Amino acid sequence: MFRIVNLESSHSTMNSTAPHIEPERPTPTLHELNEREPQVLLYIIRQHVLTAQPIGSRTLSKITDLKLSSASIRNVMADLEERGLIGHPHTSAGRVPTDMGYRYYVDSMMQGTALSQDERSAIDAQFQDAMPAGLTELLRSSSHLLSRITQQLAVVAAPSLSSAILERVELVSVTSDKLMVIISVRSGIIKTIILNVRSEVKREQLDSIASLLNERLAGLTFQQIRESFADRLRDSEERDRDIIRLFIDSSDRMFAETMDAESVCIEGMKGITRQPEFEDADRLRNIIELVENQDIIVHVLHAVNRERALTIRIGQELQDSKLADYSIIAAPWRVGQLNGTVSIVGPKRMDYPRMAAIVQYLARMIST
Amino acid sequence: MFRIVNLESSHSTMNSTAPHIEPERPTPTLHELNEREPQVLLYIIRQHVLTAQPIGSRTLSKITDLKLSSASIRNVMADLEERGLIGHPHTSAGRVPTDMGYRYYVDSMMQGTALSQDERSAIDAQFQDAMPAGLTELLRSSSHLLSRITQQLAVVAAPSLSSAILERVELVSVTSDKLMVIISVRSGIIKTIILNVRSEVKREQLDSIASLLNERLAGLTFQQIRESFADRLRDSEERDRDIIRLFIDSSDRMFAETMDAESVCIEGMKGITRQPEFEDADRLRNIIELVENQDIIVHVLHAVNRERALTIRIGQELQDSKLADYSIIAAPWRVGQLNGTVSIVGPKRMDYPRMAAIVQYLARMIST
DNA sequence: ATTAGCACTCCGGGTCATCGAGTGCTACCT
DNA sequence: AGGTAGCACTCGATGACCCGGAGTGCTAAT
Repeated sequence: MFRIVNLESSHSTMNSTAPHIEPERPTPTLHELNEREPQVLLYIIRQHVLTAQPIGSRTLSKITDLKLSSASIRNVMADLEERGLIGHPHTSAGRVPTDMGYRYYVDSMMQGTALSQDERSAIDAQFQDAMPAGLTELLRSSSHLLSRITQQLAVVAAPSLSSAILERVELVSVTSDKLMVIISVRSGIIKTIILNVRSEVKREQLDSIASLLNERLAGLTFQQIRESFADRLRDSEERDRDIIRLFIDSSDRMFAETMDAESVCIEGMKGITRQPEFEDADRLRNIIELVENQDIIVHVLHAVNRERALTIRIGQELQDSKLADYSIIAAPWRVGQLNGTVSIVGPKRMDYPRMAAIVQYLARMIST
Repeated sequence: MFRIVNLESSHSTMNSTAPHIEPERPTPTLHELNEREPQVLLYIIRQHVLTAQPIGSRTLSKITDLKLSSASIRNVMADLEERGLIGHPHTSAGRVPTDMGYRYYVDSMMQGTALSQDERSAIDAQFQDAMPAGLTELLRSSSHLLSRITQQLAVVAAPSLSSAILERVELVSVTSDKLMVIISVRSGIIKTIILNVRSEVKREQLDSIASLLNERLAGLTFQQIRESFADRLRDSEERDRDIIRLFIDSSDRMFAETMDAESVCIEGMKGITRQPEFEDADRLRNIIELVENQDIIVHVLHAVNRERALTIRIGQELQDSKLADYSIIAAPWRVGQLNGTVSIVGPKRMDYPRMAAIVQYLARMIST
């Protein structure tokens, strides 16, 4: 066992069981590394996260309590580099973790971390205030909060409605040629849609259609409704014929997967640009593009979203050249039948344990 | 009279009537300048807008058809500088228009410009497609379009509802504890609000309250309603007492100035950062802040908005240090009782005539 | 009034030397 | 045999320096 000095964050243990078998494999498992290698890797990552700079053997030997000379550390480093866990930007620079290095760290060395009391209570406080408002408000303020405490880009995806369950439909005629459809979902979300009608529909007729819709559709998921909308209303009364037609034509819009407003909300550009990696104008432009052109992130989140658990994707793993320098941490939340994702996007050099804990905790809080 | 060669945009005349009176004034009027000064100023501005670089006397004497040597031009330049219309970044650099220079140009030398046929039809085309959707959609797509064709930041402010006229109110109970208020405004906008109630309200009761509200409030402006809401409902029936109370408490929210969603929509960061002034990382950070922290721009727009006409504000005139390097061009639009603003924000070095024409034209198109 | 000429200023880019941090290797120590 | 000291080497960052070009301001000549 060892302790860490000169590195303030001390939450994290290491499982370093060692007998090393089969030395040649692209992705080394823990067992292929000797006892010292993971330790050095860990120090490199920690220090690099802190300083944003390549770490040399000398500084490492001074900073750690491994009681090793810089020369020995250089040897270990050479091994780590051979395994692809670290690299150097140029010949005479210090070492920097590679994507694989971070991946190894996240998989094998990062134990769950408790949030500091401060952070926990900061989040709790926010939730006290924001609670009264609706879900969408809650999500918006969550992303605000998240970006502020992590200093990363916070991305909160609006709930997907595919497995939402319809509670009730109401129809209201708002003007002579506009009809409002109010769709309420089983855990409190309300969605409204305007339909254009040819001529004003009488209230009695609306009521009868509404009760017909409720009778046939209530309790079904949006997906089911979309698939069988026309079938379920086939035998409607003659006099409502053309209105029913209108509903059938608009059903995809009414029961679409996503909410009407923007389906995602990205915040925190200001904060993230304070990080040292964004001294460079090109990186800034890069971020600007990511934020303005939300599709890139949305697309990735969609892929990540399938695993219904805390997920970390690092650099190239994101499969997108524009995101190659970033990592994302995403966690799912679920309120009733609704589920969405809360996540952060930031430079690969991030404090994974802390960030993961924050994202996770926030996701749990939303799910209440 | 003179013609311009070597400068492609040729739309613009100049009124150069000359007898100069009272030479000492902070803001020189046209008459204080001799015949040649405005010409040179014009060339400097044109060329600077084109190249983004300081303009020297030599290049100017070659480019223009003024038939003047560089030395003569230097003399004119010295005069212009004395008047505060141009300046140099450092001793041996060319000249750059100052805020006052641009102002003078905009006020006295810039004649209204016709849009090129291409641009006009590009805008028209967009409007053909976007029309069917609602007003908010229209605004959103307008800002998209505007940012694309101007390559500046496009800012479209949502309509202010202060002079909106209430058409009708509808009340619907969506769940047992939630009540939806649907407020429709005289020219097609619909706003919805959710109120939390203690226990479900019966439909008959809702209907009677709704008709009471309509009776008392329809036809009034939002402002009037806000001011006298409580008064107008003072003598309501006893059994509705607590619900009316709820309405009175929520009236400010229901009849607020702004729409519920974001009250402004800023787009085009990607485009504007292509401009040469944004090579610099600090300028990029500046833009990021402006976009993320919308208040700055909103605040300025609010001030500009009061003049109900095309308005151009340049640099310091915007009275905000964060905007000191930018100009904004704003034009009001009006649909029925609703009015809002469409505008662009960009570096002071912009093609004012063209930009003004585009903004103006777009505002007119929206007002239909 | 215009212009040619000239001295001067300043920026930007290139070269060069230097410094410091870091590596990789070898030889040496225990 | 693992650890370490030492050393040569590499590379980037920094700063000094120079030089050319673009531009100005002034003066004197046209």
